[in-house]
Amino acid sequence: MSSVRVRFAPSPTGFLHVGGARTALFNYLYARHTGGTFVLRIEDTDETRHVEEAVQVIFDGLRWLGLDWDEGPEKGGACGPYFQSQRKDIYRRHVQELIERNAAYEFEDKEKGGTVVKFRMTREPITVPDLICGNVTRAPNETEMADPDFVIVRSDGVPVFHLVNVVDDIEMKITHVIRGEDHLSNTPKHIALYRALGVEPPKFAHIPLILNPTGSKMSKSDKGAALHEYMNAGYAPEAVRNFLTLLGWSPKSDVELLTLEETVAKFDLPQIQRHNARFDHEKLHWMQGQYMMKLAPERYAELGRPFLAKAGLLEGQPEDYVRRVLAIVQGKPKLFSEVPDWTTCFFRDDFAADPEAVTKTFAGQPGNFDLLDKLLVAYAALGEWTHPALDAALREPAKSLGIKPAALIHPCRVAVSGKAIGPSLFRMLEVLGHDRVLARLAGARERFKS
RNA sequence: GCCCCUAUCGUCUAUCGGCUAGGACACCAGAUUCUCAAUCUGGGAAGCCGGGUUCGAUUCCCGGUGGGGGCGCCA
Repeated sequence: MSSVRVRFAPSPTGFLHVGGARTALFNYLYARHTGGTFVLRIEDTDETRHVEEAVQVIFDGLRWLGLDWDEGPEKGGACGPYFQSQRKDIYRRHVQELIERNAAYEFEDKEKGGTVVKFRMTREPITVPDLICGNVTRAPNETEMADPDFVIVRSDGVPVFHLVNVVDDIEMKITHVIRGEDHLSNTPKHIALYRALGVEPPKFAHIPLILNPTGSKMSKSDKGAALHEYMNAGYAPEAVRNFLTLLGWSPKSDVELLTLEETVAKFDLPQIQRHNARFDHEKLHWMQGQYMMKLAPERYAELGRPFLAKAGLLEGQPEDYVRRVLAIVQGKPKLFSEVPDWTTCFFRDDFAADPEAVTKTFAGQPGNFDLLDKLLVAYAALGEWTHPALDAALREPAKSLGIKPAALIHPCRVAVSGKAIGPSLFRMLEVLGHDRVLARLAGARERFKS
């Protein structure tokens, strides 16, 4: 294991932002690429902020994306605890140290009331040596110049973000701070804090922000800003991870689809873009489609099953049958949430039929029922219930009737599935099985007559 | 207002100063098919503007403009 230590330090807001998820991903990738350590720390500055459910949202999101942390909550480590709400003594100690060194002082705010602790901030420009942006020299701006010192402990005794962030990074021996560019302007404050505490600052890498399609910072209220939206909508975590990987980072080649392993091997900080990137839902959707087709069948079943269970389609269904059903529909649904719609006819005989498909196929065309009767005869006599046999057994009567196979295929599809669209008909018939198919063919006239 | 980052097709991006500017998504047109998809082929589509540096700038420098972010007893 190398000496690299990175961290993801989200605040439990009950919500994992895609931008945060990508920050976590980049940290994870850098840790894995360098053989370093990925630390998770929860920035719940005080107990009132610590909501168990909100913390769980973060864990679920990270795990869903496959970003397992090496140190942190539920994992432990030598630098714990990993909840800021449990590190008050550590902050108090460092604040005390700053006061003793005369780098900070108590201040009574007459206007707002109460006593705070303020940090003596330099008025000199500070240069941030950033691994992505280069050397960024920042002088205090107008507002800061008026009162360079900033609050590090609020009047209620709770230390603020700048302080706890720096203290924790020191205590947790973080070597590389990889975070959103929105923190770049505040970094000089952090560097000043490191200096005052007599610690060499870590390396900084500020990554570009994710913008919404309109071009401003993706905010909580934007559609698709929360990771759980993708989880609930039935995206494959692989697809979301792949998409996020390419938002602001490039493998410097033409490949679009990368496995996590390939990404880990190629990932490095210099290939990170310097400009912000818009979130392109269309491209994510395309990528999702790619994974929906290419996922290994076992993985596809693993991801699809929860959605079937939620739709109440799984009770009493043999494991093997479920797998066969999922295997033939793979590639049709674009989202796992759509899987129940595509598979209900395999699990229930009272599946809903698409009225449009029924009308188009049978309304005013009673001859199609007659064709199904012919097909029923052929299939009833079929010895081997496999898709090649089913295929051949359909083409035979079609030929003798002098019609195109399609003229039999379409009515048959609607009769057995209630839909005009679906996977290869013969594979469907094969999986549905002899009894079900014959029963549906026999019952078609009654069920679909106009 | 001040400070910081940034700038290639609509979007994500490639280009170690030599470009007929490449790829992907989306879009359009064909091909293919048992439906829907998928797939295949082809097409349109970009270097923000102005100065430098250079034999030569999309690439380097400066300025402007555009976009984003920051300046809390939020994180």
